Amino acid sequence: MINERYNARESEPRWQRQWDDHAIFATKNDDPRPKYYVLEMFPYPSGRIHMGHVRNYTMGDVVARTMRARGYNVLHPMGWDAFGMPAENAAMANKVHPKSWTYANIATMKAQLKSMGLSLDWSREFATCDPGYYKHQQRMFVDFLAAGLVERKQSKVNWDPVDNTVLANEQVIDGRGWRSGALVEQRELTQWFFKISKYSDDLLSALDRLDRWPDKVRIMQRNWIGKSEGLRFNFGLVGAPEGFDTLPVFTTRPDTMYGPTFAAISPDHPLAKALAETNPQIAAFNEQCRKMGTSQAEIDTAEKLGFDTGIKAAHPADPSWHLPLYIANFVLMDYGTGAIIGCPAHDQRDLDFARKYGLPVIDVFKPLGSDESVQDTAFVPAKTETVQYVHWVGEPGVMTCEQAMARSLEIFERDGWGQREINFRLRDWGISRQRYWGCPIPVIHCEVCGVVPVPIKDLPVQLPDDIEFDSPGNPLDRHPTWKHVACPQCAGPARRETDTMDTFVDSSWYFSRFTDPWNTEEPTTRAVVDRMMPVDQYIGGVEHAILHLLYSRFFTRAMQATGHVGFDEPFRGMFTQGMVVHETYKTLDGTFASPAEIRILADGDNRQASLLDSGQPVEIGPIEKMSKSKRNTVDPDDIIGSYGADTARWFMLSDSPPDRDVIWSEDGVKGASRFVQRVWRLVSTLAPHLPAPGGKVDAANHPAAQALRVAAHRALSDILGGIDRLRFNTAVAKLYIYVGDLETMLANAPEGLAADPVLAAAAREAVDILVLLIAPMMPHLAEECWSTIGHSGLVSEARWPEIETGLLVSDSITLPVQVNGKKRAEVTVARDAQNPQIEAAVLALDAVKQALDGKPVRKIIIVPQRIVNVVG
RNA sequence: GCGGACGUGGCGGAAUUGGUAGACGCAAGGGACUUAAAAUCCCUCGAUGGCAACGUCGUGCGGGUUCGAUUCCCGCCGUCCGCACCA
Repeated sequence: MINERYNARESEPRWQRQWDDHAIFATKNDDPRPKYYVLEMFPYPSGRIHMGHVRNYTMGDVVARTMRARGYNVLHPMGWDAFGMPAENAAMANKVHPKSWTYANIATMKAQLKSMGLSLDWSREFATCDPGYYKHQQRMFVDFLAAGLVERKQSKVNWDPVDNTVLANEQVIDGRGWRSGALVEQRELTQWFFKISKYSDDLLSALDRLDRWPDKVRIMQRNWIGKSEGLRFNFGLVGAPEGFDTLPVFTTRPDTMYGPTFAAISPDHPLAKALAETNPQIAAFNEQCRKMGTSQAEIDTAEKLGFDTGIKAAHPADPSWHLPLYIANFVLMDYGTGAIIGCPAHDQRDLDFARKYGLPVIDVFKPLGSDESVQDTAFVPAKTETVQYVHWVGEPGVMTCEQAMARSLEIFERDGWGQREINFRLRDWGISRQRYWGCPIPVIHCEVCGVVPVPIKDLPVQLPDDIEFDSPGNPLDRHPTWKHVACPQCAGPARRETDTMDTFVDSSWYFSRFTDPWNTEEPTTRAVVDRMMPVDQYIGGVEHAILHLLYSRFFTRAMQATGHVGFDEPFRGMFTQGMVVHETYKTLDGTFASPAEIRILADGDNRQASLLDSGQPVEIGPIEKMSKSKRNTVDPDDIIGSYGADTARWFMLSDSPPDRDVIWSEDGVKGASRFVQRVWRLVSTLAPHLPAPGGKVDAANHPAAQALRVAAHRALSDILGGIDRLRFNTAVAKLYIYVGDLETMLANAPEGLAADPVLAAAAREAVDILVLLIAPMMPHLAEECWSTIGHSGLVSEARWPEIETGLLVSDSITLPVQVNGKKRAEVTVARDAQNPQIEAAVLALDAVKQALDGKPVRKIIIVPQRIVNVVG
């Protein structure tokens, strides 16, 4: 039979229709089988899907389809993280309404996702900007407020004084507003906060239970929460205004209490503010400090600035020891007490500050065996390193910093001028945003009653559609009528909160909502959410390793506290995938060219690029993350249109480990496409010669058939193992090997099967297994093959066979033999051979004798089933 | 600045987590089939010495632990990600 090439363009939509028609991916909440919840981070509807989405959703789909084939009731939903700034930017730039822009994008992207052949339950789809979704989010805000998990307090924002608007950190470029170019200032606003810090300890300790999370993510979260034990004490103040007799300070390094040469407070410290009222110089200095962005990186890298207040801080251990008190721009009001002791010898920031303002430096401890004093580099050893203490609370001595810190705490507590205190770096979560396209915060401000939550029966507080984007700022705030309402308590005149919620709130509970998105009354249905959650495997980018995951963990606890769910951890398994990167191309005039605009000619190892239309040469630049600005993106539609979804999916799984970046290349896609055809050729060649499905195989006395069965079950075991560990690239490699094995064993003589029923039965089993194994990765091709080899149902609904483990062990094994750690030979022994037998066999080898060169054997190390090392 | 990762042939990577370094794929070179091309198939492919058998070196750099280190420890160098209002 002459085989036609596999035509993905014709086949893929056909199978997608079949899946849709039979609704085979619609999950039933009352299915009695064990559940498995696979979720990929839902996309922001930016316009079109990109290759990062293709990679993310392919990985999730492989897991979903694999678990389905193993008999689980798989939940694999999809939705849209639909609120956010880009919609407002588009509204300003192109005069489109954020709502229509967003929903149009969703329609486009949904069609694109559908063309990928993902096994998604679309019946559960929602967008976070649907009032039917944010209604419940507002309800939970009200519940959290009642439960004491929400509060209002002052916090800082980036303020653009020209546009009169709040800027996001990413809108501040080199300290200036991105549109106006004005110097950005810090401004204090009263804002809403979720009290995530209430859960600091729990969020930290529960990380130990998340054993199916990457270690790096858990470490990052641990550091972010930043639990530290330290000393809290008071400086006595000399020369301070009334009411400021003492200054509370927290330090994590009590062992350096005898090394400070200054004290410093934040420009936002109450004392700094009080001083500013009477001292114009201090007011000006504080003002200058506020001309700085609010991001941590900026604060850390900015030049250290200080202002000597003239006030003296008296050391609690020796009140006659006076330190100058500064106001300093690098001291944060949010952490500890907003005041620090400056110990220049052992903190680089303090040292930079001391050098700049001519303050002394006192060495508290020195490296072992050294008498050198700190010069321009602070001495900051690991806390576990042993050093010699020369100037601290006790006698000079040799110990680790940890030991000295513990001892210092004891002494200071005993002497009664300080207490041990646990502090966390984690700050409360500020959720107020002065923007339109977000979930309205459901409270009403009444002059008489104060802050009143919107009654639950009045939810949702819906965004008005009639808004204007012709000037910067929050359109909700300047809407003529929307914010004016009657107070729910006294019915007097009142106004709505015009701030909306951080979009991280939207994405902090969508996974729970997916379990019953049809419930119009409540955010969740307890019986359902408690059974379908937690998410068994969550997959998304590393960039979300801290914030999104931490907020979701907090929000789930808050939902538990308010009775919306019965568990605290939302994600049992977590996986962070790498980015999709691509070469960049620079034209002669310095602009970037897109991959679609250029042609590459390869001459040996030399690659030359030129523009398609003009023939101008193009410089091939470094490989970078796909981005619009570098123009190195590849449109998934183009790839699916020319090669098919299966090829794109296969390529995304090949080669690179999923947690690392993958380089998109035209050659790589071609290789993937070749494999699609190779599988099709193999299966369609064999199809006419295979016996009917469902027969039994007994190949015990048939070496060729037995070899086939061994290959098939080994493939089943290896590939399943690869997918379970999410090592898709190795699973792909094993599939290449398996296809190669089948080609050698079967494809050369398919006619022979007719005369050999045992071999034919084994071949049927082996080909069935091949098709089942490729199905999670290339589902359309698999369906085409499955029907070609005579199955009536869909492979997407087929169960995987049990692995016959008996086929995986052989009677003899081959061990590498080393002499003094270098491989010199191999030896084949019975699987159950005892050590003396192995030693004898090894010492009899010529290569071993030669390598020993007459030296006596000192010992022989035998690692069972692994290796033999002869030490001479 | 702080925190987290990563670094192996021409390229992406594999190595059962301390046990044969380079599986599998891509690129390249040679050959078969073809009038030709495409497609497909076969062979070679870390460096170096040797006609060969085979030997030596080799996992970013420098040290260390071990019978044995890509894997563990210490110190460098380089690249990438996050830093609380991008999502």
